[in-house]
Amino acid sequence: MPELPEAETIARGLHTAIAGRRIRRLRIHRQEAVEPMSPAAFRRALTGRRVESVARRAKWIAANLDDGTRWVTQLRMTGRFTWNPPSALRDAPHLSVSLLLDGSQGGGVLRFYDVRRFGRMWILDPVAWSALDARLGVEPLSEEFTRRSLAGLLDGSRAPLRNVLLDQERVAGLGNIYANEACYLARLDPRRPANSLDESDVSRLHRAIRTVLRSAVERRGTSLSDYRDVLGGEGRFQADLKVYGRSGAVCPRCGGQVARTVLAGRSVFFCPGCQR
DNA sequence: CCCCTCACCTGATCGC
DNA sequence: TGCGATCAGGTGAGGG
Repeated sequence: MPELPEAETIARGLHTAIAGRRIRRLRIHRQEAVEPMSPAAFRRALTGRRVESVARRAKWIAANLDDGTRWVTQLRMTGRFTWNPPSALRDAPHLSVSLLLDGSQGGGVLRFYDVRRFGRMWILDPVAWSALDARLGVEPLSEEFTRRSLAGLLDGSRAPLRNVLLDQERVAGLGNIYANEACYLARLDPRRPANSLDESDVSRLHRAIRTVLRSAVERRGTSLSDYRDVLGGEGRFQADLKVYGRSGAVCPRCGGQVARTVLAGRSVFFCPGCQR
């Protein structure tokens, strides 16, 4: 589910909701959500901690705690946070973890739901966090992400461009929606070997990745089915999708027909008319 | 080392 | 209506 724009929206929402608050109690309803930690150890690590801030790295959400550790969440496909959800949601199925927080502005309840149960949480000390950070590739909205650095990342690979864009150790935060949309925007066939791009191709791709991600952050993500922000709101980027999930539709650029194929077990959407 | 396949889960949808 | 097949935004283990 969540790619960079969704994770960014959630991290910002969490920051607003819980930064400065202290975790008083938590319940772990599904123990696999915190594995390999035991529920008891996980509760011990979080109880009494103050959340200093919440940030995003790639698709990971990291709450920085007052003892220097980080409470880190990977949402995977269907993980979702809610802050003080309306009562109708409170007893919804698939509740994984719930936390009671308080602060000078009063308390609140944060819940983590996860239909498919792929989501995971960890408590990382600074060393473990650095190791994770080092493993992840460049942030595509940062200054370090340049045409030159992108060229270097693509150069080493003969794999299809779309697959390489999904590799979190190269560019961190793209998922299947935005990888496909970026290829479309750059007029590049997602099946092309990554190392076949020339300078002009790389330049267009670099710009396309940034444009599509910035725009999707601005729209608060793409809500196709499960994704919601921490207050239950939907994203709006689904209205801007040009190819993802639209096989058979008319290409808005050339009037061709959007095609779907499968690479590395995952759908690829593109317009054969104008992506080369 | 590179790259693909598969497993991990539940639920929605589609064709018969 | 029911039933099986297929698909879904991610990731990492394993193997060719």
